[in-house]
Amino acid sequence: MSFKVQTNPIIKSSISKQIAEQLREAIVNGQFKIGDRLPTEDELAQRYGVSRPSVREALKRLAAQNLVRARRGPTGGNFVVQPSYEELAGSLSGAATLLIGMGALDIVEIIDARRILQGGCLEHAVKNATEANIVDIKIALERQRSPDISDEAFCQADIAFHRALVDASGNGMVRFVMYTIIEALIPVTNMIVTVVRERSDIVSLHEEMLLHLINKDSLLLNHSMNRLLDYLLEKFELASQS
Amino acid sequence: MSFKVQTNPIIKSSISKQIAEQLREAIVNGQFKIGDRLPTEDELAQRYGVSRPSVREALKRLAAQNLVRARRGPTGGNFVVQPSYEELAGSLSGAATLLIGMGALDIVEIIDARRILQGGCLEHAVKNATEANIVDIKIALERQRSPDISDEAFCQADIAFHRALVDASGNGMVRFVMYTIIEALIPVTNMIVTVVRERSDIVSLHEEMLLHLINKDSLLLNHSMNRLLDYLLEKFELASQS
DNA sequence: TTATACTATTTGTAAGACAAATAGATGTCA
DNA sequence: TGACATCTATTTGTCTTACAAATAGTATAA
Repeated sequence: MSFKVQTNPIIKSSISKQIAEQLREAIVNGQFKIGDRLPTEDELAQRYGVSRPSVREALKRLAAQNLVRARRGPTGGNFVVQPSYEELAGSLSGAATLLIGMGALDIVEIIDARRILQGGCLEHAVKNATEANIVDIKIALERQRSPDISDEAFCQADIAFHRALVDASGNGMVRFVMYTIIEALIPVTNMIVTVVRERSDIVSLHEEMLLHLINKDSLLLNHSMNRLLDYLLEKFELASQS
Repeated sequence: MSFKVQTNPIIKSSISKQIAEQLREAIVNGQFKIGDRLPTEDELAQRYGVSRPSVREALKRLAAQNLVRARRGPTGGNFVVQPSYEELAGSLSGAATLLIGMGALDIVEIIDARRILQGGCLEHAVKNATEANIVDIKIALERQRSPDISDEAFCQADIAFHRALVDASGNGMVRFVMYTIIEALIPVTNMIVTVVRERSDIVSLHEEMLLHLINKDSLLLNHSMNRLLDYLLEKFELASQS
């Protein structure tokens, strides 16, 4: 049953989708570089022979992927933006939270994933950590230690700590991927901090980890991290029962 | 000049973005379940007190994230779709290729990332691989072995092989993350297959890996995988010089 | 010189109309 | 009666036109 040959496979795709695809290609191929301004919406509409709303729908698609950003005014327009690790990881974790919300993934699985994947990451962090990385980690830890910061600030510092730790691995793709997992675990930390109201255990484990990193002992570092994950898991299950 | 005391601080975000966010929330929170039909565009426009184009721009944003899909006709509408690992990983590897194209990431780094992260993954695959997983791997391998398939088909089978391998880990989040890396490496395999025109080395290494998986020897499995990555790296650098 | 107001440009939003697709109802013919 | 074609209603897709909002540059006035 292979009539699949189909001379024209898919022309059914909507105009806005096609235009979005073409613009995306143009951006990826370097026809438009980062920071460049795309032609005005009117001009694009004219060039592609479609209406402005269609162009706008296409641009919204790209905006949803953090590929372009619009500014109004005479010097305004739609600009190609540099997608940062943070934003991309953010959209990744958005997808992850979606999977969680739909029951395709659960928190326990994510904690487990971190356990599974962190080994090599921490090993490399021990090998490649620069002074700057260590400083970043210390700063985040210092902020977590100060007793008078808000819950939100504490959680932000927590994220910063873990990000700095994977930054130390020195590999951009590892950062990208681990950021995603870190993002996906934010709700857990939030819940623990606001519901269980316990900070000191987390901080002391973090201190331990920093120490092991400085001593370049990846085994103990990994072990401390696993204890942190054990702790998170335990408290999370406790908190989600109530 | 501040009569603009502004009771409501920041509404600067565009309407379509806000609506997209609200709809997304509603979907994630389960107000709309998978397969559900959203209200018609007219109805949404009315409900939010905005125009239909604005609603449409919002829907396009969600469509770009593979969250909704539209169908025309009496039974048509905008439907919530189940985002699959493949699609999500695909859109994210799109992001990764973007980072590559912009020089923020390079192929070598991605190969390295795979090396770094695979250890725990393969260990778990050895532990948790089911019969079904093994069968999937065998099927993909068999397709790669047949000498008369096209280059594209070979590459597809290659992807299937590696996906099946990480599927064996049994952890959804690990799958999700590793899919992204696998996707990001597709251009490498493509280049090697079409430019270097060499298949047998890849196939024999895959066979080796399958054997180690069946024997539950994660050390050798990891070793074979590393040799495959060495091979990819070598050939890739060769091919990209020319 | 400084500050104000104006103007031109570009995106943001709105409203209305028609085209296209499509499922279900209706009608026609054997 | 049953099968097939046609009509119709509904919903998204696209176009057109218009105006609102933001904003950089310019001109103007004190």
